[in-house]
Amino acid sequence: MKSAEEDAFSYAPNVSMSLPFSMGNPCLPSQYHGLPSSPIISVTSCHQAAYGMLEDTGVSGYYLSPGHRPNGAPALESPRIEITAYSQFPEDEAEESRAPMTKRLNSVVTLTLPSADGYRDPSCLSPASSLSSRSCHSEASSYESGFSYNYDNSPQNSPWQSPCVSPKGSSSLASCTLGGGSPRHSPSGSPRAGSPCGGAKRKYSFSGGPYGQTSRSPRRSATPSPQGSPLLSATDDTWAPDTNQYTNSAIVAAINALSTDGVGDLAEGVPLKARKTTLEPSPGVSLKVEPGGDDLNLEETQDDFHGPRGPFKKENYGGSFLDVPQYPYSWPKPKPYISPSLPALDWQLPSCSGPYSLQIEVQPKSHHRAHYETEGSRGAVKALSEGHPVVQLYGYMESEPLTLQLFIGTADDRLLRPHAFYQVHRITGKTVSTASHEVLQSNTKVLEIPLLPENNMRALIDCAGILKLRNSDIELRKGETDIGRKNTRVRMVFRVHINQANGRTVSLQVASNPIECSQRSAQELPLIEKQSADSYPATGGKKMLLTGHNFQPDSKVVFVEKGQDGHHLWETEAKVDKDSLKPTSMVVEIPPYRNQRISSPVQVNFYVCNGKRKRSQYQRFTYLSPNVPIIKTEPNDDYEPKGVTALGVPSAKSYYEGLNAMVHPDPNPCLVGGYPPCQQRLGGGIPLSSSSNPTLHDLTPTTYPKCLQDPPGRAAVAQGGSPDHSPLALLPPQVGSPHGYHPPSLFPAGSPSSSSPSPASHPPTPGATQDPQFTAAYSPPQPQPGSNLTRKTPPTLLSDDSTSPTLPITVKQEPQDLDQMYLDDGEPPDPISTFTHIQHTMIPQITDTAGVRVMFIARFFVTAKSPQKLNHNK
DNA sequence: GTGCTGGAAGAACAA
DNA sequence: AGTTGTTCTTCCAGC
Repeated sequence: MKSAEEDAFSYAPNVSMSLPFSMGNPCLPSQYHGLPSSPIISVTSCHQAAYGMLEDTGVSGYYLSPGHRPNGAPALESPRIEITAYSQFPEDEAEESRAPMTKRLNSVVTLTLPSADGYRDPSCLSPASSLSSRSCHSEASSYESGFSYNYDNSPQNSPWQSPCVSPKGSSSLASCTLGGGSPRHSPSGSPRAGSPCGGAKRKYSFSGGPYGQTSRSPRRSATPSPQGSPLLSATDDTWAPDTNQYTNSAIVAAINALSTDGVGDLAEGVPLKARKTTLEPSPGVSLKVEPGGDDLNLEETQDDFHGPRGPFKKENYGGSFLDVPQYPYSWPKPKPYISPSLPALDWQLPSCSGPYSLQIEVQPKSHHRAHYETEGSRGAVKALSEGHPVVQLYGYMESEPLTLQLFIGTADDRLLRPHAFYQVHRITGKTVSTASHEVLQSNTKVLEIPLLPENNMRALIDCAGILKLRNSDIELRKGETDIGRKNTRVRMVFRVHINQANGRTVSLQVASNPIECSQRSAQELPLIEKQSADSYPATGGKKMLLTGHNFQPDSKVVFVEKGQDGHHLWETEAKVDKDSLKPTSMVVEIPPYRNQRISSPVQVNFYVCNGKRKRSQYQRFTYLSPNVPIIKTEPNDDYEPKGVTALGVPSAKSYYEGLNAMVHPDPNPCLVGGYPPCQQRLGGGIPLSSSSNPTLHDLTPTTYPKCLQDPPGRAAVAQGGSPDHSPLALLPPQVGSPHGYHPPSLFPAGSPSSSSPSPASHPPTPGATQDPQFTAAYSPPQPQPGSNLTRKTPPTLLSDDSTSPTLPITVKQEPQDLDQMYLDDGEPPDPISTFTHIQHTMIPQITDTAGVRVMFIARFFVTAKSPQKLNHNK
């Protein structure tokens, strides 16, 4: 077997792959959403043109618009790897979507099925809400601002949501309600109580779906379905609006939900029992229908409430900076608006654009024990030191309040996307000063928090907890490719959508540092929060300070270099200064690199190990060539917001961050457009780029706004970009993805760790997406049509040290991806067997130990995804 | 009584 | 197939 370490690395390769679009230019057009443009068109064009291939690659999910999801599943879901390509034409099904809500619902219900999707979202939502959530429901209903509703469509309100939500919601509902075996059925689902499902040892009772929960867990029983219903209702509501106005996106979504989730599909992917459940009279349905508070909310939402994005009533907020909005915070009604398609939650968005920059001023703690539906809330996520995370939007000078969205995203090496096993959980109470409310977007619970000018567009996130959904529930969902076991890291993802005068909407996103949500991990696994150095000459010898948690006297620091094929190229233990070792800090001596003659930066990883299965996540480290100027060798600078650092946020880039960086290497995409880098403009307060995923999605197909050349002028920002900046242009489409699919891998392929984002690679790449060189380097070997899967590494990449800064075509291997999830343990899941999808393997053809060159061949496998999840279905 | 926590038992998995 | 160590979920208890 592989050693734990090996396993851990194994996924590295995946990383690259997973990141379809490398780019990440923050300034990419995609952030701009032309409201006017028809969503459908935009979306379609975007996806097809730019992202069409993604599906094939399995990555597709990430970029697919909800409507395009192959599965019909909400875009969110798909982020994972899905091989199936669906040729759906929204238009075709548009009519269906138009069907009256009721009808749709019915349909959905009828379809029942088992949409895999259903499992996730619905369950998530409902469950979450249901339980802990009471929060969701109760809150929603109880708290003015708290109720969950779907946005109508005012752009500001969260137009996109409706589309996404509705569809999903519907589907989800269906699934949930129907039976889906929604995760939430927790009660039933719980192994103990449930009946066996799908051969899994655990029993999953789908009956009742989420709602069924009511009965199951004692605790829950206490707080029965009603809560669950809310969510559903919310969903319904969502639909309602759509019904009236079918936005393109909504339609698409609906279509997806209906068509995709259609019985046929579902049936296949879902365990019989699950299906059966669906069929059973679902409480869920009733719930939906229930007029309960939820419904009311829904109605209100539609009729009375305005999306959060709508102008807030300042009066309500008195606040001073960070002051908590006055309680009852009223959410303005949404303006009637046809939602343009806003970016799906799995879309990668920049953290800054033009004058705007969304930053996490105070990062959340690295550990937060999530609560199950069967448990009570475990409180809001706290900050590293004290208090809670703080998010601020810079560059926004308008007087109109905005809405900050928060959802729980993944923290693996792949593109940021909603986490299938975790949902944000709204926290209310005396200790919560920030108003918030929940909405469902594509089956993902999204917390909306007001961003008020009075508070300098700064928000204290003390209202967000994290709900854990049962792995079995989620994994049973059709289309779900991720496994929950050991997939316990998440990131808080914040988004803000800024309407421009020209009708476009600028969407920004920033993700927090990874948060370990399991009980055990938080207690035992070592965690590196900061490292005093990100790079150093190959000679090593320098002392590096590591700060974090759970460092023990016997802790070891291991540096590892892995090839793209996952093999260990080099591994060595660094010397730890035992005398200075503390639970939260330690000093290690950077070991000399195996090859002192490297000509280009070499990306490696290191981790702290407290024993078998107790390893920290990988941290990136770059060995520099003595001959190479240390320019930009340090990735951190590139993607780590100075501001953050200043704030006390750990400067060390975590492995994840690195990943992000990879995705979004260029912090200053704007430069291309003549815009000063956001950082510069901001004065270094830029959020971790890592968080922000670079991949931008331009909803407006034809126009690609780019970074405005104008200085921070907002107007400029709003303006469309030059064609040149079209996403394609900006992104290295070719890189690996023939079809417009942009692999995230901007990193040096060579680096063993290429799989993991390598700082080294980043440094050079920053901003680079647009960088001609970059582009050139990546210009892909032309993809062969049809062979999406086959990506070839650009020649350039091939040459030079594996670590060559330029390139990496990283292909992700599924298994490896999984590994990422397990960074802590270092034990990779069993990938292959378990997962399916497309495997992309980079195989080093030629390796010059001298560190010179490594040729890689990309090998792609498409494995049929087995409907069964390894873990549970076994 | 409601939340929020920490801890831990026992089932489910994995090696 | 049995054993052992992990991880996941659910429960409990205390504040």
